[in-house]
Amino acid sequence: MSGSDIRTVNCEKIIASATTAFARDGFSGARVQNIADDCGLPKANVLYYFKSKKGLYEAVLRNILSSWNLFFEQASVEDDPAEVLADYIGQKMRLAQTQPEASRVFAQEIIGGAPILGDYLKNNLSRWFYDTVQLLEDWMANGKMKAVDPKHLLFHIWASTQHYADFGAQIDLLLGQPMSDPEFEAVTEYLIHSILAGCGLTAPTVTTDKPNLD
Amino acid sequence: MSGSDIRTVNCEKIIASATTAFARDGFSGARVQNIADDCGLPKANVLYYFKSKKGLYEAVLRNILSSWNLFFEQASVEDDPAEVLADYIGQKMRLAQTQPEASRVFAQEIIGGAPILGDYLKNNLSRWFYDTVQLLEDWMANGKMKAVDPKHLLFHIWASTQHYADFGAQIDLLLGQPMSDPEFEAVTEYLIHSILAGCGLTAPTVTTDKPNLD
DNA sequence: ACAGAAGTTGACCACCTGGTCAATATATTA
DNA sequence: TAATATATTGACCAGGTGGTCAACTTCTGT
Repeated sequence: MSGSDIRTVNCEKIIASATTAFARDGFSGARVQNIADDCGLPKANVLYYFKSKKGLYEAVLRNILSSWNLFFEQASVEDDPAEVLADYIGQKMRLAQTQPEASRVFAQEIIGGAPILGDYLKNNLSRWFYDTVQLLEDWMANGKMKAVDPKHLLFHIWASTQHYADFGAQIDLLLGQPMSDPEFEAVTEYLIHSILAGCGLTAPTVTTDKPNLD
Repeated sequence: MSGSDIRTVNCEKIIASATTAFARDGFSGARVQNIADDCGLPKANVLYYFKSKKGLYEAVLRNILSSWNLFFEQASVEDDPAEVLADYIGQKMRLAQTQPEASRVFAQEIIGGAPILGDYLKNNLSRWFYDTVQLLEDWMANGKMKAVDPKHLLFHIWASTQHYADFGAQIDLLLGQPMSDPEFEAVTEYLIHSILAGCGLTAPTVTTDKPNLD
């Protein structure tokens, strides 16, 4: 095993444990010792790879953002807004289901005023946001969808999908049990239908996750 | 000033400062000294009224819940679902606008797994939740609205309204400025139209906040 | 096999935090 | 006014936390 491999492996283990800890306990509540124990390393070893707790936290955030590819990117005015929006909602719901911890870390960072992600929001996300707003406005100008405020349409999508990650504890308690995969799919369908109806769009018929299986 | 008054006044000052602190820094991140400074009291005095930091935190949560009257309560099958739902969405949006800090404290508690509010969710909120679900199902059975999953309709409303409190930092950054009152009203109208459209309902015409002004 | 780089680890510490306490002051009641 | 309850406050402390360090081991390239 090469020296750079062992670094990679350890860093990944640490970041995984740290993500869980930060999601559950927040930045201040999380304990470096706890994270170290969770991946079977001495605390000093964790601090060896990440210079400080804050450094580890920033690494966790970077890791989260890199896994959240900004979809929607390749869409153009020619495309069908119903399909693109439905696809986007589906992808966000899948993220909420498969990476709820990442979403929770992100949520707490924003609730706390985005002290570290502020720059990212201003630079990267903002660009994507206004590109997408422009695309939506073009669609509306072309009569392809009802004219609503595109910015708040995006907020609407973010809110209603991320809720299933961030407020999972509340949802599980009220439903009496964790949501099953079929229930997740049903909710996704509901959100797609509902949000698209709000834009005067009809949801495209359901397509399987694996598109071309010949 | 009576002895019980001075207690009331001080407790209110402390809870106000504590709400701000917990919303911004979370439970672990908030500092008792900080809260004390913020309301011009010595730290020992804060701990005199609230036995511990956790006790203060619980008081803040109780205060928040008591200010969140559970609306929807008085509605019956006879009522118009469009009006009741529109009203509820409007009330939730007003809460997000006027008490964002309360919403943020609540959100962090849920994200952290609701270690303290778990009981409240199971008892009080759960009852309200299932009563409301029943009401929605009755409306659907009577053909007064489209049949969708009532539980997730409620989640949808909670998510899309609370988002404007919890993620205010992100929204302000992306919009370039804090949302104005008219913009808040416009968003409320959009959400009402969109969510109601998802239930096959038409949003009632806007009524002023002060209904009967003769 | 050797040298240097990279990784491992227990011991240690300075600092901060929640919480206590005793002394004192102020308000309330009889 | 006397007596009792309530409130104020500075000083203090025990415990926990992030972070350092030096000694040691393992890995890697030559």
